[in-house]
Amino acid sequence: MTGPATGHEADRTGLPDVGGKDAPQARRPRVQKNVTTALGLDICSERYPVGSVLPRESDLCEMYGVSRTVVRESLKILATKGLLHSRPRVGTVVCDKAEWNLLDAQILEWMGPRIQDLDLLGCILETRRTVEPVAAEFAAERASVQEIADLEAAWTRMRDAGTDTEAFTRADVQFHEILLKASHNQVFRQLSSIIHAGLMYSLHRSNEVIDHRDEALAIHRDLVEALRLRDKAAARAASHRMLDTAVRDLAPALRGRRQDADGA
Amino acid sequence: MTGPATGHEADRTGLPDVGGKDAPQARRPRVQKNVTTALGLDICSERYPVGSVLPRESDLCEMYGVSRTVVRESLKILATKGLLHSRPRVGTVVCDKAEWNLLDAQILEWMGPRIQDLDLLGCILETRRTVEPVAAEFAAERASVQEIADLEAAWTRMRDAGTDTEAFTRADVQFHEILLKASHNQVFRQLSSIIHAGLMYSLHRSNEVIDHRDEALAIHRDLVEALRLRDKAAARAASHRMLDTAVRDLAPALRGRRQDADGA
DNA sequence: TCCTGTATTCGTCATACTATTTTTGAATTA
DNA sequence: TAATTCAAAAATAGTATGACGAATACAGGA
Repeated sequence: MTGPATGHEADRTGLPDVGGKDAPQARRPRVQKNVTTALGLDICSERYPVGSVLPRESDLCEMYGVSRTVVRESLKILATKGLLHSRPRVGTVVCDKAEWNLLDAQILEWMGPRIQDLDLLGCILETRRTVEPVAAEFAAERASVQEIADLEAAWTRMRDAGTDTEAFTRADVQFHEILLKASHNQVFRQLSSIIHAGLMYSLHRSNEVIDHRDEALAIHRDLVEALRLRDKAAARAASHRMLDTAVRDLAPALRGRRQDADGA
Repeated sequence: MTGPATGHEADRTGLPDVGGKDAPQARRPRVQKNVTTALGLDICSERYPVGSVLPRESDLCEMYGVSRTVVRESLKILATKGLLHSRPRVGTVVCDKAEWNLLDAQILEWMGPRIQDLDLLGCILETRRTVEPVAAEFAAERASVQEIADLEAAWTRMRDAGTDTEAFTRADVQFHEILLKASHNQVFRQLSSIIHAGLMYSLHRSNEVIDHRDEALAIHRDLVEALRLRDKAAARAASHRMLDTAVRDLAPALRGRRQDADGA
């Protein structure tokens, strides 16, 4: 009531956005989300390395200028994603990366370019080569007309992107996500997030070369055509060709994939 | 345990008052976890169908006899898993199943036998047929000696299970999880949970037939041998044979997989 | 060496207040 | 009168605060 905007001078520092400035309606939208994101970024960027202990909850409250409720719920979210593990007296520790939910879209976003660590880019490419041709085959016999239309729409957006590499890549990623959905296999669809992340960091570069774009356009069109004709073999073949170009374009980025065959 | 006890009036532990009987060491272990599990079960069992709104938080507090803190953090966990979505004034609604994180071990556990709905069993089998042979191939060239030893240990447990179908199935599932891990592909490893769930509900039946068990034992041994020899082709072949028997055994259970080609 | 007590930290509870959004209903207009 | 607009109200999740309980690592004594 009567908006006493003056109170709460609690300096909510640490958050990436707006500063103190007691501007007009300094509405604070989703404090929760901001804290979760800040902590998630700090963990994924190894600012809090694996095995390390986070500041205790009351300290985090001070650091971010929020209540313990918010901090705890944020920690709960991150724990659910496999990043953290809290225990009384010992504190909140960062889990081993093997427990991270790598298929979580937010984690992948927080990792950003670090996705190249951990062999993730290579793993994702292997996964695509394993799954996508099969998904294309399934889509050939199961895709709805609506889904095929959506695929074509994505293709059109690719074609019309012109010199906008960003837009081209976005449409390209959407194409692959629709394809996975059109496979009508729920497990495949769960892979959308990680393939999305992998594509975003690999397509962007290869799509900068105009020749590659034309080639990609042609192959994508072939795939849509194969789906329309319900031609499983052709769909699979088109997907294979697509991935061959991906392997070729990513070869330099994957230089020296490490073979950590030995136990740590 | 597995107490169905889906009753909402469940006898929560230790009400604030009337604490009359201080039971043995039953204390109250993990109130949080209990509430989360109860809500998760109620959602996965469609007691709260997709699109329905849950009771408001204060009501849930009464129903489970816990504080709002616990209820909220439980809801937060379930929301992170994609089951729920909360908004002020409107309440907490159950998300569409397409948003559920099907690779989450807990969700799969909560679904229990309902895993047969939604075509999940079929999807999992398709995923196995797509991924496992490739994983076996990768494992042939990347598995550590320790991992191969672990695989053999699992195989030994299968062999020595005798008439204990439960133990045999458990070892069988472990075998496949180790195999995925040995592929040294982090994305493949994330599929462990769902393959685990799929196997638990399919192997158990097929392993009841003694002939199938002997056959399975032989094929699993062949796979281990192939890994030891670093023979990719043989590993892939063994995996394929394994899955062929799985398809054969599951055929009756998958009767009439529905082809929902149309958009719902 | 083993045991016990203590300090620290997360886990839970309780209450109050804020923010957001749906709903309602009155005022306005065609 | 009927439809429209807009502002006030009601309801619910979101946040803040403070207190206490429970679990456990650690230190000190037997």
